[in-house]
Amino acid sequence: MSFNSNIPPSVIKRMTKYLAYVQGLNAAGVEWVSSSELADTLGLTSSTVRQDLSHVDFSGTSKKGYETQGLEAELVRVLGTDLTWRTIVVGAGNLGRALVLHEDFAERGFDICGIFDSDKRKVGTAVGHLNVQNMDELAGTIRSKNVRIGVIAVPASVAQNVAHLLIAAKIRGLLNLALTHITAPKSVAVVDARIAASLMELSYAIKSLGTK
Amino acid sequence: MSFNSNIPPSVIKRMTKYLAYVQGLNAAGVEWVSSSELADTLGLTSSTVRQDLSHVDFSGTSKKGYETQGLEAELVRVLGTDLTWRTIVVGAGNLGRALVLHEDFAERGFDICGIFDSDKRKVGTAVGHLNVQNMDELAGTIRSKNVRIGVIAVPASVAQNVAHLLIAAKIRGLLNLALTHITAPKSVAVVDARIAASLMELSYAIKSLGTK
DNA sequence: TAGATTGTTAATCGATTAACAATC
DNA sequence: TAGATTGTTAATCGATTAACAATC
Repeated sequence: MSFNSNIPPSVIKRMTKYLAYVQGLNAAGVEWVSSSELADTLGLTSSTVRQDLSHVDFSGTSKKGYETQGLEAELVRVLGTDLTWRTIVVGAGNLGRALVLHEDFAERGFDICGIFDSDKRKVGTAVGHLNVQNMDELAGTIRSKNVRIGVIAVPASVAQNVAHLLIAAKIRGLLNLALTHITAPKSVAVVDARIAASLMELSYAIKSLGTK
Repeated sequence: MSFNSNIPPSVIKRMTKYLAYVQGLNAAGVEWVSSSELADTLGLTSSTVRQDLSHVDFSGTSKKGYETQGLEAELVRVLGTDLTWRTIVVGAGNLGRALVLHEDFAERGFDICGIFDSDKRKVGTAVGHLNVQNMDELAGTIRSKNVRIGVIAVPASVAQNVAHLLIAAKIRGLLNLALTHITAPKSVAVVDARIAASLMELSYAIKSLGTK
């Protein structure tokens, strides 16, 4: 079997959860984890867990389950967080600045090395160890620093325009935080993390729970 | 047919996109939109769009498509953003403070009326029009202000504990921003918006695009 | 050994797409 | 009228679950 080529997005989403949980076990010194323990903690079936982990080049052991250190290392490798991903944030509003200041990302290989805004009053102001840069410098920075990920943290009305600029500058992937759909060629990966949309999913879910 | 009872999550996610796009059309004065226009802009098939919209109590018109004002109103109603959802944020770190300061949410009916932190040095400091409150006041505030949504913006290590507190105080739904899985009883809705997990999905997607 | 757990195949379930009659 | 578009049924596709032989 050829491993981890084209794992479905649904499986990749769950792998981020397996990884988070296994990292916790490892930190606590736990050496083994079974598919049923993973399933119970994450609200899945053990079948799904074993099916998912079959995409990965790491085998469990009969009677014991999966060795946590090895599994963590393999999940990290598959997801690519063993690499350094140069990342820039476009939009120095509250959300954009918060991402730059958040430590979680750097710890996982996402090196935020630039923040940009079109507002002249924001350009030059400090955000952590960075200074807000002018949009003119976007393309040059992407090239010179070999930036592969762009985070779109601008209002919905300008999100697609920002995406065009990033794509023209040969970005490889976009994280879209704006409450709008972003179109990109197949060669550029797009992942949505639209918080306002998540809140709407939540309001629907609460309403339908009440109906039952 | 009984409308909008138990619409699948995949459909609800797309509805947030239909809504965002239709709001844009309305703001621009466009009166009609077809399933194929929606499909093309959002990267779907027109079949999916029509199938999705059949869950909603609003009909299109032959030859013309869907009337944008009526569709917007119905999507807003189904998703529940015509209601006011009292919301609190737990965690006054960069991300938590950014959410309080973000205007998008209030515009969509999510009224953030409290922010909490266990760090005594943060308690009392101002975040926009709010002051950071002590965790002691969490349950009381949820009850007195009829808060239904809790946003978890704390480190992964304490996220589940915070969830327990919110659930004990009879919260109805949780938006989880922490990079860990959160367990809740079936009566409490949970939606994940784990940004670090989204970045990992992106790094995997970029890697597999490169492989092709 | 007996029993627990994996890895994998086959069955089920649900979501997406295709097709087309009905409609304006 | 002719043509475009919906709404819905049926077909396809993919993801989840069940089952169980293989393993330690």
